[in-house]
Amino acid sequence: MIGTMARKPVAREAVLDAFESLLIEVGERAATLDAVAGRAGVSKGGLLYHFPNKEALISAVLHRLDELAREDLALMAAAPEGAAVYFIRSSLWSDTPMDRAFVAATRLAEVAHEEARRRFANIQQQWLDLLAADVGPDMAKAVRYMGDGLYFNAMWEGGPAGATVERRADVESLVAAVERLRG
Amino acid sequence: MIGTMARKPVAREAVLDAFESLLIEVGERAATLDAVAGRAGVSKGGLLYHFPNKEALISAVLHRLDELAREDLALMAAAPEGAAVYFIRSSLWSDTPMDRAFVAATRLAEVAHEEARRRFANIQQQWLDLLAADVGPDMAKAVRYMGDGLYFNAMWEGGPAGATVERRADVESLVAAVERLRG
DNA sequence: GTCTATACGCCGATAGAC
DNA sequence: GTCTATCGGCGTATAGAC
Repeated sequence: MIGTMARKPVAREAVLDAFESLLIEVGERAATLDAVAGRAGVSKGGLLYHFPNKEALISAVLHRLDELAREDLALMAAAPEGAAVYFIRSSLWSDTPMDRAFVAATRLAEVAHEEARRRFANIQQQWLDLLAADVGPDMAKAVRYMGDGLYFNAMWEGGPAGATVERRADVESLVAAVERLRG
Repeated sequence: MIGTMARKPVAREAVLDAFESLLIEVGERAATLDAVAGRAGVSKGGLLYHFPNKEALISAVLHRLDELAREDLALMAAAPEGAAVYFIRSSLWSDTPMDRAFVAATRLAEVAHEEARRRFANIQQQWLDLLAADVGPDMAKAVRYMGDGLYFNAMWEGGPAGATVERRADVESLVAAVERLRG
């Protein structure tokens, strides 16, 4: 029967997107229920119908991250250029759904949210495993730390818009470094 | 005349240390004036005598960082093992005064505190300059990102106590990678 | 499903006693 | 220099109308 499948309410998705955007742009502290409701175009009461409290909102963001990370890990494992080069290139913040979910979760980890930190460590471990299969366990660490450094630095420049040209050149420097380490 | 030089009040220093510790341990949001006063063993009113508002507290932390960073940059420039190796080794969070000031400032940068981000970018640029003089401008980026990645990851494990043994091994992996990049 | 109104606590900051 | 008392504002959450 057409139309009987559970469609997610639009408002709910809008709220979640708004929360994600605000986490990215202004951090967890300023991503208040008021601000989220305002950006999503609903009232605070409306927001709290879909997400009974702020924790529920956070859980939804982390759940979204898990799904996107699973897809991304599959792509990384199958990348023809190798996991290491794929990883470095994807560490350039390009505003994909995965990037957005990742950075949003980072904001939560920053304020010592335990569950966010757990999910994070989990994903990073899986990255490391794929890198180790590509360049060996020792150099895998070097590659992962390079990617992490790239990512975290980009986050502080106000998003993908900030210093894109310079950072793109940095990525090529890192790819070159990876090639040298591999050889 | 002995005793006429301005000695910093002990309480003031205790408050500043407490603020720094709480920033490191629980992040900016939970480092409230109440929490800081409690940890420092003074009342909120007592705290606000030394620092008229929270911004003053933040400024003091950033000022402390600048002084310690200046000293550290001098050591890095003169390091016999070379700036790159010195940099990687010092990126292991070892709870020095410099490390503490740095991580505390990071917490402020995380919540989009503009002045904190400026100081940060400034210090990182100086690191990069020293690295470039050691290993060339291109590889300097790779080294700096490795150090950054190491640092940021360590920050999420609740401080220098977390996973120290494993991380120490990581540092040696990175140093090995640097040596290969240099050669 | 979405709104308004409101309760309640916590945070930053002021006033003023000691 | 350090304290207590207190205020205004904001953030989360609840109650209940529509």
